[in-house]
Amino acid sequence: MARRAGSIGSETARDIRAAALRLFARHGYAAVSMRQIAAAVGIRAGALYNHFPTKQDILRELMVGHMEALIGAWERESFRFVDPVAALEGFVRFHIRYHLDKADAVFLAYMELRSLEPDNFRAVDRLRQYYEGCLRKILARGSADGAFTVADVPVGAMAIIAMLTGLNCWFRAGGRLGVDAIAEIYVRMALGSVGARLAAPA
Amino acid sequence: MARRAGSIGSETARDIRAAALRLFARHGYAAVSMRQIAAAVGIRAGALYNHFPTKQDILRELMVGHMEALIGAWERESFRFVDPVAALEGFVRFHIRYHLDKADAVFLAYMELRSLEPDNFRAVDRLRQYYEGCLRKILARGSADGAFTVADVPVGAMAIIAMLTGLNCWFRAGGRLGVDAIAEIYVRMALGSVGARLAAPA
Amino acid sequence: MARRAGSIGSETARDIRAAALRLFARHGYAAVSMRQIAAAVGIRAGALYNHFPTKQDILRELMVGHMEALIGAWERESFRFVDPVAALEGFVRFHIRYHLDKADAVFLAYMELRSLEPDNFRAVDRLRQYYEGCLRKILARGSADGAFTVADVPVGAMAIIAMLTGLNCWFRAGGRLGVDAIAEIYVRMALGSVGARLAAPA
Amino acid sequence: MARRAGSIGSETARDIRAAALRLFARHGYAAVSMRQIAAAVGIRAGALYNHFPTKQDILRELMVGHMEALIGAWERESFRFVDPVAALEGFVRFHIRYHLDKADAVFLAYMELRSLEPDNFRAVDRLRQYYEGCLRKILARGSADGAFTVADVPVGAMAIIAMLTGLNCWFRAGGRLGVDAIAEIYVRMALGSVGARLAAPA
DNA sequence: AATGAATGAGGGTTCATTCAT
DNA sequence: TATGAATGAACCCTCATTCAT
Repeated sequence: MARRAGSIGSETARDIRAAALRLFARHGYAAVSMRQIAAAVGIRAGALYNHFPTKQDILRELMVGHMEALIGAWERESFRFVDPVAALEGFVRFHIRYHLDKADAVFLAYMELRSLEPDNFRAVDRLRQYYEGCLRKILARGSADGAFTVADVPVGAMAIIAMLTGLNCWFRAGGRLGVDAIAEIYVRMALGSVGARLAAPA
Repeated sequence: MARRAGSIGSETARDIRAAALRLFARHGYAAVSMRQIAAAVGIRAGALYNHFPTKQDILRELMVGHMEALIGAWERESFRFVDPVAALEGFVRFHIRYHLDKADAVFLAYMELRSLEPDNFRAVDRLRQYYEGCLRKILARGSADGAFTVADVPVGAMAIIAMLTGLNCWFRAGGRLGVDAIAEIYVRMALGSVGARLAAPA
Repeated sequence: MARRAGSIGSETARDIRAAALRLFARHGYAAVSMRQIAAAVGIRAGALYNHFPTKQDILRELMVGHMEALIGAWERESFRFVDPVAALEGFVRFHIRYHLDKADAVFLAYMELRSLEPDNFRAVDRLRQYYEGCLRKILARGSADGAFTVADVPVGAMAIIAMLTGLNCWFRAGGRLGVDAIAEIYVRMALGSVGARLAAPA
Repeated sequence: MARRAGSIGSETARDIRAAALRLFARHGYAAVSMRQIAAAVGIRAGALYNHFPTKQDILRELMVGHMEALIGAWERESFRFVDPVAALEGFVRFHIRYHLDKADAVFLAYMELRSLEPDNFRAVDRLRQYYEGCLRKILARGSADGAFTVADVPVGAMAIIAMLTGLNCWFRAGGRLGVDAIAEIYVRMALGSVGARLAAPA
């Protein structure tokens, strides 16, 4: 009936985020109830509202948080790549690694855009476009210096991102191929799709 | 209070399918109520049950119907392609054209697998795998005769299908590029991704 | 689980109105739950929504309906009174009789104005002002022809209406005095309060 | 997280009383939450329970406190009136002045009797009857010495009190008439209602 | 084949209250 | 004395579904 000994708000909030992420990714935002989230955390539904004002706010926080983390992570990596071919290779490996690592968040970010209320949608969409812009910049640079043959940079970027992200739909850890092997395959396919190929290791 | 003048059962069922498809695709299965579907058709919720035993049955029928139609359509086309390169090109053009044509059904088929009850999921999944098998066969043939350089046929097939299907997420008729122009771009990218390229038109 | 044999919508709606009126009047709008109303009618809470879109709509309908009925009833009576003294006497008797007859609706109309959402409040308030206007007209006429001594017609009308309506707070049928006896007392007090008195019966 | 700098228990309790009074009067007891009260005071809901054991206790304290203060104030005035006409005039002026001064408490005392639990109701009701008895005594005295013509003293007392208290429903400071002007009107009406009139000022 | 009235479960959210801190 | 995290009950309302009509 009251605070349980040892309960700490920030930890509960973290647990709620984690439980909601997992459940939303598996069953979809609309199909998950606040009671289910609470049960996964080990509290009652009402207590969720000490940490998040509404269910929609949980979703927003998860999606915005994911996109910001994704962009931040890429920006910490991208500075290393000058050569467009290396940059595309780096982007593919980064994207696959990150997306398999945070499979639930990625899945959510692609599947539940429609569950966001207009304002939240705009915020997330802006971030998503920014991330896609990172790939477009690489393609544009490679296109300009002749490394890539890209008929259309925006279309090419969407095609490659879709190809990579599709991984999340079927990849399961412990399957026939490991992450590295799969990343290798995708690097070759992505480079091939823009008319380039991996530089032979020196 | 009874049958509406001029109503014919099969027409109502068709209207229900169409309305449900549209609504499920836009808002998600879980987020659409039987009342919404009924309202879109112009009847009351109770009348839906004269045509479909449950909401889940509407979903199943839509998804199975879509996959069967998709496979049927491809099989009517595929016999024409002997050469793997031509076959891949044909597959890409077919998939894009079909998917943009039936955008809602495609979207549903990819998004709502998780909303299917186990039996229905298995039925739809079997069909989906069959369709993916069609592309795998092309890649395998091209790989065998040296036309393609594919590190892993199943992975390659998934990558290409994801790339193509991703189109549905962002393509809007009337945009900067038409369907044919986009298909052209994707043909080149898909071929490139497996180390091939369009044969110069004779 | 479905419609019960013999259930008729209009009858259920009437029962809901009656039950809600009784409960709102006794416990207050905010303190009455939809489940309580449903239980009083003998149905489940969800079924209420086949008849009224929201709880607020029940309240609005009760209050608007009451005010319209009240005004309608007075207008069917008032034409009979030419003489202001007789009109005031008629008004007092009418108001008391009507208010004791429909004690719950009257109580609601005076107590739950604050529970109405803005639009609904305006609608009810307009009707209430119209009714008060009926008494103001009587006072004004009597004031003009010297029958009454009224320092301020609007204030006088409010004072008399409050006096009469206050009856509802304490009058209980079967008490020491019957309705007619009480009406007689109030007629004298109301007339006295505007400096008039009952004409001696001829 | 603990006592706020400079906070003094009795001040907080007073603030709570004031905030609850205001909110209860405006929205009704049932429609006001402990969180709203706490927010109005600038503390959290839990802290209210350091000052009042339950929400009901706040209401009881407000209502009992108001009735006791009202009775105390009248008793400090009433001794001055020997003559019944002057006493009734004094009562009217006192009641109006006091009620407009403490409009929220008065409103609460008349509106929320039904929100009191049985024991608390009895306590408040006893006080209310005592206060009404003060007016009854005046009417009885005036009736006995021929100053008033009252058909029924208890009914007359209720009628006059309702008339006066009704003021609270519509009077707004700053309106067309000031408190004194209105009190003047009500004095005349109240005296008239019992067949008396203001003595001409000597 | 359609309606309209019902159910029982459950939705998101708020409530008064408790209690470790 | 105040906070913030929790409870369990209840809130209004919507759900898929049923069935008399």
